[in-house]
Amino acid sequence: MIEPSNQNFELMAAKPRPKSDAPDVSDRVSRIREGVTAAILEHRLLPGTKLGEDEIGEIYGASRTLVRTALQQLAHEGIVNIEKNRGAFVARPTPADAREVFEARRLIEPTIVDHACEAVSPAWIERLQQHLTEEREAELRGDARASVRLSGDFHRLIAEMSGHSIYLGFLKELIARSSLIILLYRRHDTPACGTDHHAEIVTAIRKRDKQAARTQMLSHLNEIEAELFLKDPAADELRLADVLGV
Amino acid sequence: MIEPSNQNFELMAAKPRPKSDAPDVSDRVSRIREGVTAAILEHRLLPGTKLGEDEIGEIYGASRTLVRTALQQLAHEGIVNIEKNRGAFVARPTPADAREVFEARRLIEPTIVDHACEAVSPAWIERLQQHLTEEREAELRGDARASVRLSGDFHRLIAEMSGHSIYLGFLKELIARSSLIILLYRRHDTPACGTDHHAEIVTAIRKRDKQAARTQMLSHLNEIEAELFLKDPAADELRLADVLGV
DNA sequence: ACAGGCGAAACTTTATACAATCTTCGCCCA
DNA sequence: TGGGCGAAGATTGTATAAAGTTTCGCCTGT
Repeated sequence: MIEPSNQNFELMAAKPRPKSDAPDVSDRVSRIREGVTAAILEHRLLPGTKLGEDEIGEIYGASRTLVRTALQQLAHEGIVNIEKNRGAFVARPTPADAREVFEARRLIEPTIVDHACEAVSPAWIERLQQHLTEEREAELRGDARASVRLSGDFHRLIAEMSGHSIYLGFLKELIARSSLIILLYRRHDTPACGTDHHAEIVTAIRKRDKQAARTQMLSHLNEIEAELFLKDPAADELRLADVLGV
Repeated sequence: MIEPSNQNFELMAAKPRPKSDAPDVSDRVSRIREGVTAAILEHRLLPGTKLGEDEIGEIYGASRTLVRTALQQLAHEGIVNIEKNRGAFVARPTPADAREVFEARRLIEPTIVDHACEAVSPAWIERLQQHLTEEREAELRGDARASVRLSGDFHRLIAEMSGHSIYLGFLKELIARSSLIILLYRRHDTPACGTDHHAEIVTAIRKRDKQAARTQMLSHLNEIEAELFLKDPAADELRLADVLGV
């Protein structure tokens, strides 16, 4: 069983040194990556925004070498597009991309929450409850940015709980893209993720009720996607709208 | 419907320039990455092998900047580990990693082949048949390296056929890791992927028989994993065996 | 007035130089 | 003889400079 506090995935001490995939928080590249990621996920950086290397480097007091490394990682995660000889831009997912992302989430997340039911422990429950509280607080004080970030963090937390590092990696990518998609295509100003659903999922996990957990997760994802307006673009018509929208 | 020959994912011409994720074959970084990837997937580079930056750079006639970029991409794909201040090494997946990889494949690939059944077209069928022929030829002439690569390519081909770019990206990663896992943990010298299974899967796809395709794919994956010897390591005991085995 | 082309500026890409860190090997001492 | 300390060598991490590409403004010619 994996506890929430300590670094996971050290189970078999096979590596004498910390695994490269682990978040080296003190790493300067990671600081840049996480800073930019947060800005994108909290919708402070809008899709299409150019991310100049000099600009970012100056902000973080780093050379372009490090900025470039961070941007390449973000490109691999799918939330930044790097166009040759033109630079990096915040990604602008198409409706087709959006449907793919949510299809993948509907496939993976029920399985993840299934694993989470098996990994449940008092420490994890407390961690989840604490998270729900944070979400409610952000909602109450109308902090939209924090709300967006926290609703993504909820899903990531469950993936961490599952102890399945590959699913976790995949889901991180899907969540980041989802955040952009929601920003671009949501119909109303409804909160990105209803906290109520999250609470119900936690309840199911606590009961170790896999079936309920899967069902709740699935309907939660369906609801999020249902709030989107993913029109099939009449080719260049949408393109025009996009460009003008920026 | 997507045809095999042309570059996929250009469906909505949304981007004036080629998508960054597309394989820029002429790109020098990509050449390095694909060269190293091929060497790893064909088992010419063994797990644990150090990948010195100067060494690779000299081979490809490139500066360390480019080599470093390529290695970072490979690290993100999970087939290379980068240890701080020590360099890059061919990854050495643990049995736990192996189980995760195959679990993920069992989750994703049935869905992928499902999509493939919908995307089927004469051109794709021909492409698949041609691939099966290549696999048989490599098998006949005992070209183990080509066999390993081609059996991975088969699964990737189906993912491309599905037209689902996210699943394709995930699967690429899983296939690359699988190749390392098979190298490390297979019991006998059985071929990595029975061509017979592949042929059966193609047949199911051609008939657009989703149920059969899913079942065939699942049992195929199960069979591959069954040929592995994924013992839970008594911690350092396995580590020792590994080290001596190299 | 407008289309086309030339040219400078800004940026990305690549290469190289410098700094920091780790590894190795020899030496010294217990 | 075994272990620990330390300096030399090698390798990676970071910054900066050189090279190439794109973009945009301006100018000229029709």
